[in-house]
Amino acid sequence: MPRPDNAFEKIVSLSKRRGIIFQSSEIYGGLGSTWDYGPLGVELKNNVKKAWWKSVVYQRDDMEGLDAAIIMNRLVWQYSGHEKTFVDPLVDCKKCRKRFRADHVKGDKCPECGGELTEPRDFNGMFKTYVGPVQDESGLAYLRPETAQGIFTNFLNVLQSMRRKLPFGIAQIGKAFRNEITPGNFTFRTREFEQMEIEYFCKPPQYLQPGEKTDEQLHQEWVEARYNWYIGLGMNPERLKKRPQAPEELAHYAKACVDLEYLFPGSLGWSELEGVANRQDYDLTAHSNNVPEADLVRLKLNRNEHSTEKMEYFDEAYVDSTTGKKGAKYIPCVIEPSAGADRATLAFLCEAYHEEQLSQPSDESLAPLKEAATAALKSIGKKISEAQKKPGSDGPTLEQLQAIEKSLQTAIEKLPGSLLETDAACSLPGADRIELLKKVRLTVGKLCDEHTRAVLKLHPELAPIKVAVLPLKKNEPGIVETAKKIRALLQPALRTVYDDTAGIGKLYRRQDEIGTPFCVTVDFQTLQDQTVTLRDRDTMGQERYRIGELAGIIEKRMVGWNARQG
RNA sequence: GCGGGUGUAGUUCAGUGGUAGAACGUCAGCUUCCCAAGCUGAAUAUCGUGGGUUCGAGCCCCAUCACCCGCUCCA
Repeated sequence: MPRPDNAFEKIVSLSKRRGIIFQSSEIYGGLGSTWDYGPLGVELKNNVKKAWWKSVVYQRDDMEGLDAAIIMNRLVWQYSGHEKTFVDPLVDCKKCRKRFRADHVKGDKCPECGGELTEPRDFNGMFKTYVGPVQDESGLAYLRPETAQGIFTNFLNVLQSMRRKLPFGIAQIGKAFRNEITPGNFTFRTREFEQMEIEYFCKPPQYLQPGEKTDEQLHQEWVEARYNWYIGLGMNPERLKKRPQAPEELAHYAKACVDLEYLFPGSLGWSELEGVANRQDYDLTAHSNNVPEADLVRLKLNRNEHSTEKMEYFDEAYVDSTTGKKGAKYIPCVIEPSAGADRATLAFLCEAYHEEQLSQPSDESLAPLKEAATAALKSIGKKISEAQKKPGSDGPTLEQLQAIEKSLQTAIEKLPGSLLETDAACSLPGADRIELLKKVRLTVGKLCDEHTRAVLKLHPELAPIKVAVLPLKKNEPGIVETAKKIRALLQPALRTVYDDTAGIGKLYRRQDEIGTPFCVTVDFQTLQDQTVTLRDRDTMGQERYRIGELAGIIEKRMVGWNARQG
């Protein structure tokens, strides 16, 4: 039972219970679609961001980092196009589905087809604020709706200060803010979110020299690199796909875009984690002065009246194939791999969530469960025949009833090894409206407490805590003292905790639930020969090592993690 | 934005107008040499919030907020 159907709910409550994610402003009733990362959540998300930065900045020689301001000159958003499409109230025609600015429409009929219009509403509005003490139009500013523009506006700064040649890229992690219409699905869509964005600058096709990669090749390489990043951190390839956008989905300036989608549990299903877009020279041109008319027309841009710069690159290597003339000046093209840090964190959390049955209940403790299940199945059978006679009446649909009946029946037959399947059958859609099933759920829930574990099989690089040092007995001073020493010994290199507030079994379960990959247990033998056991989270297997070699062994296992998953 | 559902302890849930409960979790002590054992004790809820009906409201009514599901919309 790697991932139950109701995994999403379970992850939400686990997150709360274990300090991963809390609802924001909870004591005041919360605020729609805003969430806080708790002590373990911040470690997890930081690890996701660190892994990304390492992969796209440190492990390549063609990338630089950046951290631009959230509040920027308003003109940035005017020329990026966001002010026009993000801020003004818009109305939609219900008939021809065209969209207009509310202040451009006279009356309440569609100017094109005369159809009925919706009420004016803010689409994806940017958050407004005022810079300076006086709240008037002159101080109006926006919280950035994307981090990308901070990269574009710094293109020349980075180019010059870091002495870069095309192709190269700039990476940035930071908060962005959007007044979405329909937030929801836990941390998947929120008004305040964190992006991990790259703008990768490359030569327009007409300036390529023999042997150089085209924008299309580079785009493809980025899609692969980003896909492999997720897989390398433990994502199942069956739940991650590359989805090229259809031509009609693309923004008018985009040449291509491939979404990386993850199969979330529950109703969220296949949803976007990241988009890798080929944006051509649109963005840098938009922020440039003195752009030739032909380019403005080609990109459907207005002339930039405010920028002091032209976002140009001088290409020394260029040789004109007909004239032999060397050198060229042009505005580079852009490949944009744009990922969500919160979405990635949520996806890794979903991917990691597992439930396992570790032991089997006795026949007598199963008896009440079987009894309750028999009664429930009888009741479901009755409801099914009622639903067949009288379709469309209240309660679960016929399909839901049949699905529940089938799952419950097969689960019961496979007992005692199928506690989790039985539990899952009781949480299928519609199940909460079958009275007798509640008793089954209660009974099986109790058995699950005793015989199953929840475990986050996070990649060790992402795990909030890498090692837990546990004393086998807490009332043996020698053991406790040694365990505390080991924690201090490992902590400098690996996030390590000490815990002695329960029996060893419960201590292991706690660490399983938060995804700690390694547990070091100090026992009586330790006092004799300075060896401890090292427990593996996923296999629950244990091996004995000398204290001095622990750090090296754990390091080696972390590095070898990917091979082992293979 | 529209429709439906839910909101009671940290979590999952019971409680159909008359003294707020259970299980798990948490904490303290005892016990225990390896996978949620046991024993003893403890803390934890102005029943999402605000108003109303009533002698009396967790329960009925209204409003509001949040979350979930389904549409709609969106990068």
